[in-house]
Amino acid sequence: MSERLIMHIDMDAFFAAIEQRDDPSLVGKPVIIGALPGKRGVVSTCSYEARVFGIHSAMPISEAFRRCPQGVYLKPNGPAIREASHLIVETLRGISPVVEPVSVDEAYVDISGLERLIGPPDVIGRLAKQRIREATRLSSSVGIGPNRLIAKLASDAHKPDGLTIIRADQVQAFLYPMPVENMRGVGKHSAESLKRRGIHTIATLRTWSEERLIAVFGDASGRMLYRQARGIWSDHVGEHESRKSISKEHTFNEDCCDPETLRQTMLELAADVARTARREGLTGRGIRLKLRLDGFETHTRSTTLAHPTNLDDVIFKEGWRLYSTSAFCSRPVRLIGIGIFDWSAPVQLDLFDKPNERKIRLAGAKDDIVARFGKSILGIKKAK
DNA sequence: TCTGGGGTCCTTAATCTA
DNA sequence: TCTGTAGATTAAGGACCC
Repeated sequence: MSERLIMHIDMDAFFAAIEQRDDPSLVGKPVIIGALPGKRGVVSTCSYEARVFGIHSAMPISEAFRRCPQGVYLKPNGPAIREASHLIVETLRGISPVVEPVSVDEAYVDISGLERLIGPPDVIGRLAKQRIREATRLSSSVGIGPNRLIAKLASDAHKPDGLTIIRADQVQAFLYPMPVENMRGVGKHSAESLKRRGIHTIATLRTWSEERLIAVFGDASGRMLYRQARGIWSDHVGEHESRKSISKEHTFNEDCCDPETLRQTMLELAADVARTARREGLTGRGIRLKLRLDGFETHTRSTTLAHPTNLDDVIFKEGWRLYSTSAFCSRPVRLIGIGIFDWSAPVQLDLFDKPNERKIRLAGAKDDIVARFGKSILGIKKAK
């Protein structure tokens, strides 16, 4: 079998680059996309001119403004972003039929076997970059490797406008000097935990056995670290998995103590969740409330309904019940959010009126069924 | 410095059930 | 019918990603 080749495309400073493209007066200026100064929020992305000031994504907007008051601060331009994103995916589909968008500005493409049709990986990579530039007037960074992990790290290696190709026999040399925080699933918390144990680079991580990593970091994380240190990762590119939840949340500009404002906000959020769910033809049994209080203290409360729903008032009522029966309902609220999840059908139950003789099978909550059939049944068992 | 919004996945503990 | 137990399910919290 021929070598697997996965290409990862990552757009350069995507939201900011769109603004600079559409308004030439912004070219060469620090452009910061995210919340507006004076409001609560963070930087979503920023132009390379803004990065000179030490600004980066996820930085509080107040801090960004302190560092660069002369910057141009804008909210993301949703329609322009979606349009460019669509063009990028269509362009990539013109190169390979196997394209997996992972976000608005990133995609994986399986280019295995295209070498005979198009040329070696560097020719394929340059072609992708060139066609994306022609379609969108935007620059991208491309990485090509034997699997998704290596392709993604390769696209990160030379930004902006980079093209990096890592062949299977170059993977070790590519990975070894990297800091542990470059790995998937290793954020601030895990990186600190690894460093406390003397693991700063992937080369050191590689010296740990799988058993030892599992013992320290748990089953899933331990296995993942072990595999990543060896450059082992999925090379499957396919359709994006269907979504598992729908949620909406709102952060108040000042912590909210007014129950009526909270109620009204939750009503609007619930309506928004319900609208999205109906549009996508989804109904959920799980309702989850999210609260963020003063001091950034975050709590969730969830419940399972007897029947799946996508109705505004059902979502709101359950959300409000979770809130008003929680221990937090008298505290100032920074953020409130509500969501639905669990698209599974109600549990199937068998009803018996004689021992071992099934009378009827139906779907629903056990309590509802007992209430409906009462004493006329002998027992209920979960359907096999 | 003071931290959005919309998601996914993992871990742990409590509870339910076969 | 009672009881102990293993496995499944539910709920909550947290890390992480884009």
